[in-house]
Amino acid sequence: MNSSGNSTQLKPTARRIVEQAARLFADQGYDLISMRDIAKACDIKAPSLYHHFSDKQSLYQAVLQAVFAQQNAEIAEVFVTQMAAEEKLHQVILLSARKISSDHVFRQLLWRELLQNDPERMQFLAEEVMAQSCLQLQEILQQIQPNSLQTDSHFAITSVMGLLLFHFQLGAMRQYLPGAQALHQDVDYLAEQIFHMIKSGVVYAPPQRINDK
Amino acid sequence: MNSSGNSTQLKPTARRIVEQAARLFADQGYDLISMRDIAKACDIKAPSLYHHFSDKQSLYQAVLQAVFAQQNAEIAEVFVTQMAAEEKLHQVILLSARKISSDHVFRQLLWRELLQNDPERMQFLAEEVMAQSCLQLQEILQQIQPNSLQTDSHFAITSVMGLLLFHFQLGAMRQYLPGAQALHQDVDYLAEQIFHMIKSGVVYAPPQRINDK
DNA sequence: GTCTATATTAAGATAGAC
DNA sequence: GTCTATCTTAATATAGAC
Repeated sequence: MNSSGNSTQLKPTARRIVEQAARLFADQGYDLISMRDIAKACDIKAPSLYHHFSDKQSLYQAVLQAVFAQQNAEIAEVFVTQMAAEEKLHQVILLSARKISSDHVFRQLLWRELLQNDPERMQFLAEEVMAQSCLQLQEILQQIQPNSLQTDSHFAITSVMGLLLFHFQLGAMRQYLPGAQALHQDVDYLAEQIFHMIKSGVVYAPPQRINDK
Repeated sequence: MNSSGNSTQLKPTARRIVEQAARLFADQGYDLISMRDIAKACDIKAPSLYHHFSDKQSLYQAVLQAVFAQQNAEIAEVFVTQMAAEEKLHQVILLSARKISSDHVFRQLLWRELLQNDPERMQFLAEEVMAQSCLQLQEILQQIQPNSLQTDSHFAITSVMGLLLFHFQLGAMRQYLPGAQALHQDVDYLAEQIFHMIKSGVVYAPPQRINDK
């Protein structure tokens, strides 16, 4: 449930520092959080942090590593089962929705990274964090769609990411948008809706028609 | 094309300050931009800013007002035409895609606001910025879908927002994700794909089935 | 309206004792 | 490994001259 999971190969104190820092950075951002804030959350003084991390940037890097590492593990289980492809897609979206809606730290830090759009970190996120799930998702999608249609699987995959991330980042804005109801607070309902949209988008995709402005 | 449009009822100097501040805040964020940075961009000294705005927060508020005010105007034109509903949806998504992909300032500030998730500002964004387009979009969607199916229009609207925003915020990450091709850099192609996904999601939506975990 | 000079605060980081 | 004390820098903001 919590993202700052097994920060393996980190000493216990460093691990605690990273956990606290992750929470604070996710909530308020890199710039608003001072080394003193992090130290206070760990019940130590600021200079002690520098025994474990050379500077604030290094600590932030360690946070990203810890939070984003092995995100694939939980969801990967779905792929090895013997469900039909469509049901696999259903389960992957449901599990991802629960994960991303409950893991505030993961979601905020990802959103922040997309804001920064730093090329190196984007590459890290894409290849180390997302790639595995994406490739397996791609396989499922290609099983679902009839060969004749050949939809754009890159677009489908990124749309899954976008819908999952956006719907659970919408937060307080949702209630003020037209048609909002109580059921839109329900994670499983939103997952269901996302599943249907992706599925129909993949299954009923018309032949490509790029030039029809 | 640029977001910091008619900051009407602002004196010329204040208007220039807001424009420069908008660009800087969008790029680097509130905390990383100092009053000195803004002043330098305006070719004045920092204390002069305080003649126009009482403090940094007030200036930021003015920026949000200026950037987010009257976003609806451009897109609203589509709604009054005599196209078929489906073609209206197509055009709205295409124009919105072009707008949101080209207006870096608008997109970054919106992304930043969703990160902060401040209730008051979320209400402002939803009701003053988004509501008009959303209501008209809702009308189009209800014309498209067969009455018998009755899909969730709130979900459909927020999905349009999410897909538009996410696909153009993905930036440098996209190229590192599976299946990326050159055509995924093309705004009109992405708009086309988004249109198909929303349309099929609305048209082919199955009867609601909320309890089928 | 804009400037120079400055007050105030708080940040990142280091030195060196324990 | 953690601490106290401190250095250095840079931020917001104000006072008051022009």
